[in-house]
Amino acid sequence: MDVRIDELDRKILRTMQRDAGQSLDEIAKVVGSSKTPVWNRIRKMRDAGVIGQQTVMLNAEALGFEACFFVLIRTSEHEADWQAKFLKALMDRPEVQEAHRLAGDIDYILKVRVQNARAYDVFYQALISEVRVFNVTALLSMEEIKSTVALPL
Amino acid sequence: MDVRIDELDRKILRTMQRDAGQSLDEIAKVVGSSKTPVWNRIRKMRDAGVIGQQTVMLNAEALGFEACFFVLIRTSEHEADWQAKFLKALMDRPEVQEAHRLAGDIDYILKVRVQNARAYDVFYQALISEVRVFNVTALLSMEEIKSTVALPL
DNA sequence: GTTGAAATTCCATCAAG
DNA sequence: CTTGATGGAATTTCAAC
Repeated sequence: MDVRIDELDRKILRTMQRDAGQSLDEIAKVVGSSKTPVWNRIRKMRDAGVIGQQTVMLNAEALGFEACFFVLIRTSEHEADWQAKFLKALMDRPEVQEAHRLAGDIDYILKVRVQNARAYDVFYQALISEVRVFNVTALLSMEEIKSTVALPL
Repeated sequence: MDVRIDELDRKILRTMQRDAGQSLDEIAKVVGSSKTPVWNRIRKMRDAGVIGQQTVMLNAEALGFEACFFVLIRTSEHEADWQAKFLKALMDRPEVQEAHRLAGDIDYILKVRVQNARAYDVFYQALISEVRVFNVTALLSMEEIKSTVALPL
């Protein structure tokens, strides 16, 4: 899983991040190389797990997901089985797009994407009925200013 | 930009979210239809902006991006030109992967992906020297529990 | 909506310089 | 590394049902 990534690799990744639908020929042209080495590098990085899933960015609002919450969670319980249960609850819920364990006094942050505020409440009630949490603060997004998965390579 | 999305469209989107690299034939088989109608629907949704950019998920840690911060920002300035300047600063910085304007006492939340804590500090110093902000809290991610762009269709 | 066929392009590989 | 060639797929379009 440990690979050397050189400047050409980085160029390839940058290009693929921008548009993964391009043909090999196009990618090769953009990065200033040719098909064969580019293809070999892509395969190597795929095998090494550097390049993962290929996906499409969907327009959340056009599809009826008009509400996005960032949820700050404090808990007093830090035992292993509580954590396992909590993690499972997060993994099982598709409306949780991101979940991070934090350093500091806030223990977790979630990004939750739902149709509306009501749907968030349903999610919230279900979550706190499943696992004990000490304190929950929900931040409601009014406007998505920027959203990208691209790394600043 | 306003399109009717039926159950078949949703199935197509779900399939493409999971793996955008599949062939049309495969997608058609998975959703229980055939090539032509699936292709027509994909094109329609692309034109309507429902389907956006096609991209790849990269392994951030393997590429040296080991630090991820959620940044909570309070500001006292709400004039139009301050906001324009602030937005531009966010758009111009590739380490800002997400930026949302919030309801409530916290005005903005950012997700910032950088190589390490030092790189975050460079970002932070640059940002506050460009625009005035009243209060900034940085939450450091210790562990990315979940990360997906898939909508729960 | 479906199936099937067409031209074109692309993928993935391999040989050769 | 490069170019060039290849067989097999996939894309995109179209006609016909």
